[in-house]
Amino acid sequence: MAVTKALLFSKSQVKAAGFAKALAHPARIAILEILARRNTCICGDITDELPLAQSTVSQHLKALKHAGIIKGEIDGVRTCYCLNDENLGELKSVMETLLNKLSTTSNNCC
Amino acid sequence: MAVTKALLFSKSQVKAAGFAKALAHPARIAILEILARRNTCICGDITDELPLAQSTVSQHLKALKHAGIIKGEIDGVRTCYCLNDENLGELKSVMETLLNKLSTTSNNCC
DNA sequence: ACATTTAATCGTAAATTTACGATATACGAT
DNA sequence: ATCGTATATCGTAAATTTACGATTAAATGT
Repeated sequence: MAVTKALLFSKSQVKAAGFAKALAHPARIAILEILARRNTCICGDITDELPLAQSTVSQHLKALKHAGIIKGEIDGVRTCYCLNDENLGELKSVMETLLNKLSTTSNNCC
Repeated sequence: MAVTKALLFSKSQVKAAGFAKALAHPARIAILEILARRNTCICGDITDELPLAQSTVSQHLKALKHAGIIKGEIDGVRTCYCLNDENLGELKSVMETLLNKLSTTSNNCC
């Protein structure tokens, strides 16, 4: 049913999965890399660099914004997007916590 | 169309997105945490710990296996699952590379 | 041989994701 | 006031994901 029984998992599990979901598309990875590379960050420029329609890019931007990884600010006709440094720290720590949890144990049962 | 134009993105972008996708569900995060916590790792035990049907857990296990994050080995009637240490290193480095890329720049344009 | 157990797969349904074009909105320029 | 530009949203279609029960397959136990 594509229904995620979110209530049945821990907050940290839902949070980690949510962040991962935001990163789970090459276009969104590409967008984040573009934003990291640039000082000026305007949506139009992002669309120009991607092989996707403007409306599709807008959708991906919305997803990243919803996850808190980027922020967008209306600047006249344009919308200025950039990485959300505050939440980026959380993203990093959530992922690092998870990955460390996974690699501290030695798996020799298989 | 839910069609990812994978060819239009770089290998590293597709790889990072693929790993992220594997982590993009609380149940799969939970499974990884269970495997990390345990020495004995049997699918039945995993199903017992999750609020999901056996067939659904099996599906999630398949997704994690396909991404290379875990491996499963048939052991009599059971299947023994555990973390795939080799690929876990790659997962970690791919994610760290991405996250470092994102946090090295200072974003003061918004 | 037959029953039991474990886990994968099948069939199915509903929700979500991805993508696009078309449209709407909002601002700036003329 | 109108035009042009930039971006969000709408409508839509197809693919994918998530979930479950039922079935299958394979190994063990009796």
